[in-house]
Amino acid sequence: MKLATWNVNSLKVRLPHLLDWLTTAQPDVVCLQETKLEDANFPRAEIEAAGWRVAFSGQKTYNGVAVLSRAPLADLQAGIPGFADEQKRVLAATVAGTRVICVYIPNGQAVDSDKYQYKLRWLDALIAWLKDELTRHPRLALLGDYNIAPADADVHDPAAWAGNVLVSEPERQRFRALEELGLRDAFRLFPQEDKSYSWWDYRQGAFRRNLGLRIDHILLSPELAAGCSGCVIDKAPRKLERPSDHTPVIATLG
DNA sequence: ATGGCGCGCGCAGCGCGA
Repeated sequence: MKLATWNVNSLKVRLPHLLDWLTTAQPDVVCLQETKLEDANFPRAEIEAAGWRVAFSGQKTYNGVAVLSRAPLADLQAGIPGFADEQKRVLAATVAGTRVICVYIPNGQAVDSDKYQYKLRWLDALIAWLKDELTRHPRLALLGDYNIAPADADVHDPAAWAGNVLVSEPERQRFRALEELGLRDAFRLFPQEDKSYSWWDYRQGAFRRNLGLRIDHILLSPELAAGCSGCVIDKAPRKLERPSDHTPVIATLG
């Protein structure tokens, strides 16, 4: 089974890329972030016509998450239970006995901003929920745009980024707290090329120059990590006309 | 040189992302 995550930066604009990529990459479950669509406008018919089950939780202009699956989706949960949040950033579903949690973690904007404090509170709520969720679901995967580069190896210029949002120590401490729940960074279970990233700024030819960050992740519970046979970043969609600034990440189970 | 690109909204130019 192939699990994937992709921040599409507007599903309306990226739907043709998504449909092509589903055909070529052949994932079984896909978590999408930044759909930027109200549920009434979600392109359900087009995606179902391609043979997918789909669940979504969206809003106008910002945020928005969705889960696509070849197999039926059960036990849908939008948002973090008990954490009041108008922003549509979480959607969980059970697929073939695996709990799949799609997250669009807040960006934080700047470390001295209210949005950064929101990001840290949000992460604390996520960690508390997952600690509980893991007791019910030993087969659990947390996929999404984390907006955290967990280590300097995930940053093209660590000195320039030092202390900035996405790399700051409090954010990395939360990432480690997720790992301390037993979750494993699927990408780092395997040898990888140096300077592997999942996001590049649209400006200044950043993709061509590989000035990127690795901020999109797949974390796996111990049981899933034990059966994981590979994890790759798929740069192909980033090379197309009008790409998302993020690339898909794919983990293979079994 | 604090913008540079791309998106949504909506019809000009701003907020936001990372």
